[in-house]
Amino acid sequence: MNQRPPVPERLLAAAADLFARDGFDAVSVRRITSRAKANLGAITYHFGSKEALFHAVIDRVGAHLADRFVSIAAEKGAPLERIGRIVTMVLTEPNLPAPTMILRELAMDRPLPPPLVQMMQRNMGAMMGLIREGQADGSIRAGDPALLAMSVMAQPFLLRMASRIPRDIAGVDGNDPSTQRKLVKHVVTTITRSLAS
Amino acid sequence: MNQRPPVPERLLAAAADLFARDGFDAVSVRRITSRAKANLGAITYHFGSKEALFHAVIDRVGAHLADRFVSIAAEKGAPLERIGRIVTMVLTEPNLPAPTMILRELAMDRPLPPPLVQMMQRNMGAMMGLIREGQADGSIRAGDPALLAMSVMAQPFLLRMASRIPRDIAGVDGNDPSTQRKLVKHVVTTITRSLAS
DNA sequence: CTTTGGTTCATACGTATGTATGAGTAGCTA
DNA sequence: TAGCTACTCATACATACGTATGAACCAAAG
Repeated sequence: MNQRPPVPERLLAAAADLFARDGFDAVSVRRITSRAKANLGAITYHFGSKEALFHAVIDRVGAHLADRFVSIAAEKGAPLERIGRIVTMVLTEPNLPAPTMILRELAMDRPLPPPLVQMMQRNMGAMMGLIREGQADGSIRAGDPALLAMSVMAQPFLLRMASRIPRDIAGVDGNDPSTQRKLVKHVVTTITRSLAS
Repeated sequence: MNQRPPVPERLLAAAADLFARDGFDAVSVRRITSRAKANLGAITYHFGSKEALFHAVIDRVGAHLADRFVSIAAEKGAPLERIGRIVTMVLTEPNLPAPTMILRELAMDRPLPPPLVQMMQRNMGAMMGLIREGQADGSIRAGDPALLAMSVMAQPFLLRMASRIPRDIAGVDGNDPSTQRKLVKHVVTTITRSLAS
């Protein structure tokens, strides 16, 4: 019959969901093990500590996001077009906790988890590569690729949380599909204009 | 002689500093009262609860940021120029915890504190007003002012935390004054290009 | 069948948490 | 001077926390 996933896998899934939503400090070990239907000691046994589990979660979701960045960057198309596809992916892909977790960790006054730094390195590497390629072919303006890359990512990372902003402030209902398309179009247009030569 | 500030004021200052750095969940009542040199019961007595103190802090820092937005928006100058000044202010003003606190609360899956919503309303109102003014005089391109305003604020809000990103990833040392000028110039240029008609 | 190693379990521990509370203090007013 | 109010204090409370630990279980190997 169908076996349920092993305990470490269930812990990772439960922790990913809870850490993504509420952050490291607000999520307890008991809450994770309860969600995973595992024993209280399972986290310490399999991962060593709550913090180690947190790092394993970031490694998992971070690798997923970085893989998406790198894979879209490797597709065919003009650099600006591929940048648009990455931005669209960040804005529209469901179950993508990494952007929110990055922002939250950046907003905390504590060392960045190493797996998060690794993810950022890959993301920035992919984005900077596209920017350099566009600068080489003349489609993207001159400028520091790292700064341009950070500017590019700022908007989708933050506007991905647009649904959190009351609609009378945001001007859009972030949960409505047609306004999500409008948001995507807006962000892609804005980024393209700021990069174009 | 010089009197020290009253207890509620000391609690607000201590809480503002600690909540700004570490967020609501990671800061304890005992840590705040210790920093404020006040009694453990002082928070409950003066504010009602830890959460009420948190809201008071957001109200305080949020009003400050909104006041800065509104006051720069009311200065003389072209709309794009004043937008540049607001962006520069966000990136360079020391002791400005509101942007980080906004991002952190947006990244949490819980209701936004009411004072934070009020602050965002004022900030967006000021920014959208400038954008509409620019659209009216032809200097800013057509587009939904709310979306344009959110795109404008995404970059400085996020890149204000550039010093948190390891310099081999960010390409700049966010703590170095000359690279801060470079960062400001980059962000203002990027935003201006994405808005210009 | 026995042994072994990995895993799960229930419980315990020391510490930490936010809030509550009665006592004491200080300043003000009639 | 007495009464009152606002404030501060020290302590208590119930609950929660992350981690540790020995016992029990299970599957595989010899």
